Amino acid sequence: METMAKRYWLMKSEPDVYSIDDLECNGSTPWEGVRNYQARNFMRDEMKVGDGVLFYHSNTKPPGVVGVGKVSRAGYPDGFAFDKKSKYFDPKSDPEEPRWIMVDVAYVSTLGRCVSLDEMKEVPGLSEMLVIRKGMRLSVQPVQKNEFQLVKKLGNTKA
DNA sequence: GCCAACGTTGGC
DNA sequence: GCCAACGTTGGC
Repeated sequence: METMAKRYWLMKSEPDVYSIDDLECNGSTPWEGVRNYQARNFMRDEMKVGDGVLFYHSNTKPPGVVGVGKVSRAGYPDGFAFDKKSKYFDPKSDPEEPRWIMVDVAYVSTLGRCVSLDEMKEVPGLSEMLVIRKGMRLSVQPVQKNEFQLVKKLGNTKA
């Protein structure tokens, strides 16, 4: 059986809601609450166990990549969509045919420093990254292997 | 806290 | 199937 090449992703989280420190503390977490179809499709169809994840803090100063994770469980139904008490409850998601999907993400490392959005915009090797595009608000997005490695390297090198 | 850029919803 | 209204995201 042919093994699928490892892929790389960037996943956004508001640190007030769930930070890289929370992930370190928990070891891994279900990535619940994604309610965007494009992001859902990535989690459902393309993310595999072992894929690399850039953990991005949004809605903070400065926004940027702060750590590394990996996919520890491939797509499965987001049960929070069925929980009336959850903020992620979606009455339109039928348990027989779940509308929303999540993956589990495990902690790998915290970068020595935040690689900010501003910095990513300036580094030539990262000019194709989706996250730096104006108006891009997808919370789960693919990144290239070289981008993943470069961000990681920058985050562990002095500014 | 503002608001531009998006995505979704629902009336028609 | 159009599109106005509405809700959300997320940088600033």
